[in-house]
Amino acid sequence: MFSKACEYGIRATIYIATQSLEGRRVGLKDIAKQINSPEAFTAKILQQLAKNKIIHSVKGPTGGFEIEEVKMRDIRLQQIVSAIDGDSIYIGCGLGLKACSEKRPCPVHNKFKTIREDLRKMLETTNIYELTQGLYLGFTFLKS
Amino acid sequence: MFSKACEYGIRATIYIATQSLEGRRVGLKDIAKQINSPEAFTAKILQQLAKNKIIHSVKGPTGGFEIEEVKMRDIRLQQIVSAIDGDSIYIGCGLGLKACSEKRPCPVHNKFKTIREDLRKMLETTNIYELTQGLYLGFTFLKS
DNA sequence: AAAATACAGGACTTTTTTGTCCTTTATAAC
DNA sequence: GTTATAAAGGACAAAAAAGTCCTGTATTTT
Repeated sequence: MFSKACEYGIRATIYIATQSLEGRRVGLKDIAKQINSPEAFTAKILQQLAKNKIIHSVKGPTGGFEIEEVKMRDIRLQQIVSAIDGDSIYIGCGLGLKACSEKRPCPVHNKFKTIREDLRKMLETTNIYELTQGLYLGFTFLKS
Repeated sequence: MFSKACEYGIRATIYIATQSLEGRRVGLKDIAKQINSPEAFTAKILQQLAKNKIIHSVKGPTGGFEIEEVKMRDIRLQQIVSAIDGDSIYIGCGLGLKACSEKRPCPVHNKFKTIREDLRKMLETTNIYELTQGLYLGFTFLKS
């Protein structure tokens, strides 16, 4: 569904958010360890997320990554996915046809329509804050 | 969503089915032209589909690919997707976690649940025959 | 100011996916 | 039986995705 980069990106963002809620800024090493991702590759993805203003990065000693609590409620899954994978997952044609549209649909267009639409809505309405809550309460997990 | 190979595979299968309904067995060249796909690569995919008994291939002059009309109504999109991409799209975790399950869910597990379930159902219930009908009537398209 | 820390960024490697080409094998037509 | 045709299959090439490594830069601490 999503690329590996995007999966790591979502996992990292959620982890950073949970830690920011506790007042902790977190470093790359900690993040990679906590979400079970390759460190150097994760660094690239965090860079991308920082450029897209999804997370905030601070250089130097005591530096690391963080997300303001106010922003957590505004940042949607869609923004992360869009920044890393683009929007073809919830916008593009199921059979990869560029010319596929409502007026000129591919054979599976209508079959995929509601699914893609539901996916788009979910990604656009889910914010990072709500995803931290289950983790905080120990109901959900980011590892393995 | 799907790999390029899978997209071509679905498109090819639908095209072959429409032609089989007209009593025409179709060759690789024709298929690749009609679905706008790279010929040699398409050959590999057709080979895979034939091995998986999704399409039937005939060698030699007047040979080509075909699907029995009876089988068209039994073959589901799921079988094509499964044969080419595996079932991780509608089975696996949205964040790529192997250990993600109902008892130990990832933070997006429940958000993705109905979407993945709807996708699975759609793929399992959609047969090839019904996908040929729009094409036959000129309501749907496989090209570009 | 110097040293240490931690992210940014560029160059590079590996693996997977996508795609090609050429030889072999089966079969239909003559 | 010979020839022509079309799929099967193996080896290879290109491109994209995944992942690493090293140097530079900002910032904090001493």
